[in-house]
Amino acid sequence: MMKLSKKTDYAIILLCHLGDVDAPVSAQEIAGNYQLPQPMVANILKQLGAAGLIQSVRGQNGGYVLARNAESISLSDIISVTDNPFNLVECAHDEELCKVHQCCPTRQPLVALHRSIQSFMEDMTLSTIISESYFENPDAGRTHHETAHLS
Amino acid sequence: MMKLSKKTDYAIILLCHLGDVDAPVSAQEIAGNYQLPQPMVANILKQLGAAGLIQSVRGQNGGYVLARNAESISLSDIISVTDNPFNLVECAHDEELCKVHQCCPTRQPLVALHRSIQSFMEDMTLSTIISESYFENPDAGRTHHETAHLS
DNA sequence: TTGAAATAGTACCAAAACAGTACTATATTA
DNA sequence: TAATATAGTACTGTTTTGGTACTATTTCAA
Repeated sequence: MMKLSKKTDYAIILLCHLGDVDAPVSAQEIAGNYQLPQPMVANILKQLGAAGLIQSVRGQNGGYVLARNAESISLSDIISVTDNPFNLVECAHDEELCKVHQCCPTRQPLVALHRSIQSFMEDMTLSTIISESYFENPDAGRTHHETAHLS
Repeated sequence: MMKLSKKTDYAIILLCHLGDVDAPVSAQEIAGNYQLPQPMVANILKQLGAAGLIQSVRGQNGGYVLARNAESISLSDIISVTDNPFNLVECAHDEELCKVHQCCPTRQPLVALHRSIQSFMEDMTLSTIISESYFENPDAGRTHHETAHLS
């Protein structure tokens, strides 16, 4: 429970990479670079493209680039694409869903937790993630990365 | 992803109830009271008992009472029992798991998110939950509740 | 002009997690 | 001693997750 899905995990890695490069990068290139399953990477990139976070360039020498600058892409945006919008509890978004019934004892505090996480994820932008990763891992820039397999 | 499990949802409701009452309450009583599936409730109570959050009284007129006061039971404690300890990312608890590899770009910011959620859940005690639920729902104290079915 | 290398869009599948049930044993009390 | 509890654990069906595969389309370059 409350674990980040691999899809989201991978998506963050992919976007970090795109945020570091200007020319279009292909799915194969990224998959090879981070030792991630190529078909998964391709699918996630398609999804991110469909959602408008990245832009695709088709044809040979094609690939993907960020569709907007890294400051304007939040962790919340990413998770919304790869895992549906964050919803710790169902009634967090739709207050009516709860108001109709007599309210259960758990709603108030759980919605508070939900909002706290939500706002954290909105404040955490891709550019923050990238710069923090540089801080911890100044060895970036090399062509081959190993990833800590999350989730 | 990142949704509270029904088990945790129910556990919070059960504990809120026990926190409001002094005499032992049986699984059947709570299940009927909140319209929750009796076997699930029974299982969750067993688990909470085994974990030491509540104390059981066996035999006729038996049931469960809180094992410690509501101030000392945190949301984090509850989730640890019903969903294993919270772990947004695997490397959050075991730093070695990541240090061994060259660090991936996502670790630092995700661990920050993890810690933020974790500390929120540690500060949120059962007594807070109970008092907040009273605030929103002053009609408590009646014998029958409807719950907003979360998850 | 044609073949290689991309993305686009889906559909599919196996394994794990979740939600819920069931059964046997033991304890307590009226 | 029967009724009503908990204790422990095993089982099952459904959903989600992680990952693959296939067909179509676009683009570039030899």
